[in-house]
Amino acid sequence: MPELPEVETVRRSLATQLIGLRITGCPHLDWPRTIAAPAAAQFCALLQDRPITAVERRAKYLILRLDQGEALVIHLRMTGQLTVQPAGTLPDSHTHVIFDLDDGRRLRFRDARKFGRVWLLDAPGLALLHRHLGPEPLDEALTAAEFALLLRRRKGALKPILLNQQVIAGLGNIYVDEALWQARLHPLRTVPSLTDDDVQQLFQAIQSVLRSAIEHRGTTFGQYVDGLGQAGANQHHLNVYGRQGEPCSRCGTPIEKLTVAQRGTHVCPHCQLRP
DNA sequence: CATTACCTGCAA
DNA sequence: TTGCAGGTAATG
Repeated sequence: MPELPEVETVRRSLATQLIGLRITGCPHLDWPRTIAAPAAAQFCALLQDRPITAVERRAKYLILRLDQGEALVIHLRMTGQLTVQPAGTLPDSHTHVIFDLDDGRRLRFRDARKFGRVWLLDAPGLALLHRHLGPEPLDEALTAAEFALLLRRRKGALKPILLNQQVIAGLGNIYVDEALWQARLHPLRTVPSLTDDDVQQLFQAIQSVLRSAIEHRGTTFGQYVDGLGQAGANQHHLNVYGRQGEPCSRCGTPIEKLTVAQRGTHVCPHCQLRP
């Protein structure tokens, strides 16, 4: 489901298509709840003839920069798809929003489970969004020492902490499991039980797992596609997620599935010792 | 920290 | 037919 690598892949594929175009309207909007702000009627009026000046990502949010400091912000949540479509594309089964573009094509938001959200934010709204999120794990400015400091402020189990977007932004269920396997840490290990080396290994694992997933253009395990409708390939490079019963690629022990933080959680019981 | 609500498709 | 999939906000 869309986590940082998937959203980054969508960002890259959309940036080449959208920058320099204008939004000329939104001819289709069912399920008004999809529009988180402002009210749906106002939302469409405000988007008339607005230029797309940049396509950015913050955590799992896509940010289409417009003019006047404003931006169209999209969160795909579980099953959202944001794709560029040829001229004349009609709404299909799960299309909730369509934006007309001034070259005749359309930007389409589909979302089977309707968890996804779209905002039109002004500069203060964008600032608020950034303030509610922890640092970007692949930001060059984030050092291992800073990661250690922010992690050490927490006392609980690793998995819920790493899923908390206010601690570090962009990880979801798949990449937390993958990073913990790579660092040989059990998801129930608590922060105070970690050595400095454990924390260092975890930081490196998070970065390498995310970088590798971006190189493979994201994990398609159901709905996820990039901005051109293409599936990713990272599902062929996972070590634990969805591999319960299969042998650990490091030691051959069957991968186990358990529940941690109300989420399906995948571990190698040999490499990741339960605390 | 944990739990529940939000939703639908699909596997068991 | 039930329950699971999981990102996030709201609630305990």
